[in-house]
Amino acid sequence: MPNIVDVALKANVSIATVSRVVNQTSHKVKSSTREKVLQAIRELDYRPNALAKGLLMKKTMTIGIIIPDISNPYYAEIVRGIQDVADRAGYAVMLYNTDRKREGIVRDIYHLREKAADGIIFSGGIINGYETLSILGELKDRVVVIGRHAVDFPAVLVDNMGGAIQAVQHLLSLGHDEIGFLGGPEGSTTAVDRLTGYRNALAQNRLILDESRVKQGDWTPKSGYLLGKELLRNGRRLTAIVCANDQMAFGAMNAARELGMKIPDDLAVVGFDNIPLSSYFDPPLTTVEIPMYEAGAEAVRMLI
Amino acid sequence: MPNIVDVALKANVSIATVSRVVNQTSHKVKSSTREKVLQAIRELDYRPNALAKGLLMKKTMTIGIIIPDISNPYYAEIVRGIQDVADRAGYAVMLYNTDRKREGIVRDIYHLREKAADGIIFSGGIINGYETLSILGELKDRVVVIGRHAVDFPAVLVDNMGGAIQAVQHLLSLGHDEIGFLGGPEGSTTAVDRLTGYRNALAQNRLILDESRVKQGDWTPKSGYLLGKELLRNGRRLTAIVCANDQMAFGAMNAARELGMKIPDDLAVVGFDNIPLSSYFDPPLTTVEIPMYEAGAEAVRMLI
DNA sequence: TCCTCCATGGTAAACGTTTACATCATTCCA
DNA sequence: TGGAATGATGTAAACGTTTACCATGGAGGA
Repeated sequence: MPNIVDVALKANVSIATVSRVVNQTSHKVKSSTREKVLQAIRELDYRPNALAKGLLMKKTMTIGIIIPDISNPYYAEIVRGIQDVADRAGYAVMLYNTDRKREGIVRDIYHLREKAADGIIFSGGIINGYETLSILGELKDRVVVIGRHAVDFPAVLVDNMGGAIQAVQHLLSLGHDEIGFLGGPEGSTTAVDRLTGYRNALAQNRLILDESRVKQGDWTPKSGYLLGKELLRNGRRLTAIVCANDQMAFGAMNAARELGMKIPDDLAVVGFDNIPLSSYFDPPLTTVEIPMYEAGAEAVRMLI
Repeated sequence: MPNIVDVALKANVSIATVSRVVNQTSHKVKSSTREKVLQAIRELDYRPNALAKGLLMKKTMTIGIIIPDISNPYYAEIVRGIQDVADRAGYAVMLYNTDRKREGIVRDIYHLREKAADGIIFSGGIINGYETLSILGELKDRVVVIGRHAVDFPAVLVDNMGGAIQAVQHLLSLGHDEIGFLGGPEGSTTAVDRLTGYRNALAQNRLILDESRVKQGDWTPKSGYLLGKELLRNGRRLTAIVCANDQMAFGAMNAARELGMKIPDDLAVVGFDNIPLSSYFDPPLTTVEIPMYEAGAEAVRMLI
């Protein structure tokens, strides 16, 4: 791999001059020598080493993304949004999956610090732990979180509560008044906010909240299926379920079908997130759209 | 951010000694001084700078992934497989989306070279262009491709042809003999292989191949929907369709429903890839499983 | 009492950049 | 014609590591 010295030798100039033409600094370079240098660069197919540059400039043009799981379409969408904006701004992106494990999160943050990432975008999982906080605190103004977290980093917020209220209102307007809720795991602020929205919507409409109609899943279709069965089986005549994400909604729909219910005639299901394939289900899933792509994009803009 | 000099000062040793305890080299360090150093490291929360290390050692513990689109579940699955193995081996992962554009691919490869990535995993899109090849050629033994490409890099292959044959055989065994094919875009070797499998299976069973039953989509559900309509509308009485990926299968299923056909009674649909949600469709999509997670994992193993 | 050898730890070069400062030639004006 | 100002280029330090090589001091043998 040729380096700046090779170019300088070939063009008969100093490395400073090479650097100047590569970076088009304000410093003047005579156009004839500029040509010599460019020619040498072309012949050698020279590219500046980003490590050396990053070391010196303390800027690596790299941002890290820490998410629970890229194979979850919800996060894939966020990542795509991040990438598109980052790419256009010349930033590279390092990806980390945590599976929501704290050790993993801490390890990834350290890793990113070693690699001198210019910024970190964090979404999903919980970052309240003391250790996590103290590390992240040190990187204060280089971190953006997506979603509400119990810490005061710059954040891109999404209206989870409003979305849930909207979902319930929609069902009420269709005449449903026996509405169950299939929520997300404990500790997730997203789950909390969506549940709160559900509760508030019921309260606003002076409906009693029956706790046996609320179940706590873990975002997976499987949990949607299992808890869907529980909800539908235990004597209650639910006519509708709000699910805290689309995947659980798909599971719940399967459960309903297995119990012989027709959708949407016997049971209405509303999901959350509008992940890419949801409109291709039969019937198309009614879902609260959360603009994750945009959230990712916005997070990068905040960082830069 | 503390550096090795800060640690050395605090522990009253030289930077060489600090380096030695950090890296546990064969060089002996008295255990009392080792303790002093470790103490200093703890107090300062020191982490070695990976840029400096990478620059010197010519090894960055980083691999790059170049794929068309992370929000496509097929690639998300690959990436997850890559990450899990890479993580365990201490490698970080840089992600690039190309949207199958050649300029993008070239740019990304250069980017990765500048950043001194130790390896590149490439999947999807076309890398036959002269420019692409010459760049990649230089990185020869640091590249692994997933899927068949018209170049001789180390590759992780998947049996696309066999899968398609299997799909057709399955339909034949159910009594279908009017089977359409909804393929992928030109230039994709994956698409070519799957189509070849379809053709071969028909030939093996002495069935004539009617070219009007073969359409070329672009992997998206939307193309599946549009071409599905074409296939089903033009007078032919197809009883089954093999789709070259699951997303197009979902589109085709929607098209069939819109035309009043029941699935699977009036039309059988077989997909390809078994992406995560396919089993939650109604009815569950019959699909050829392609182990993308494993392919990603294997690619990393080959690289290391 | 030396000399040798080993255990331990330090010195400095190298990795590939950017840029402040120095150098040198040329031009321009008094 | 001399000096300053300007334009073009070069020199060297710095970024934070690893490691080959050297220095030191004490133990042990002759």
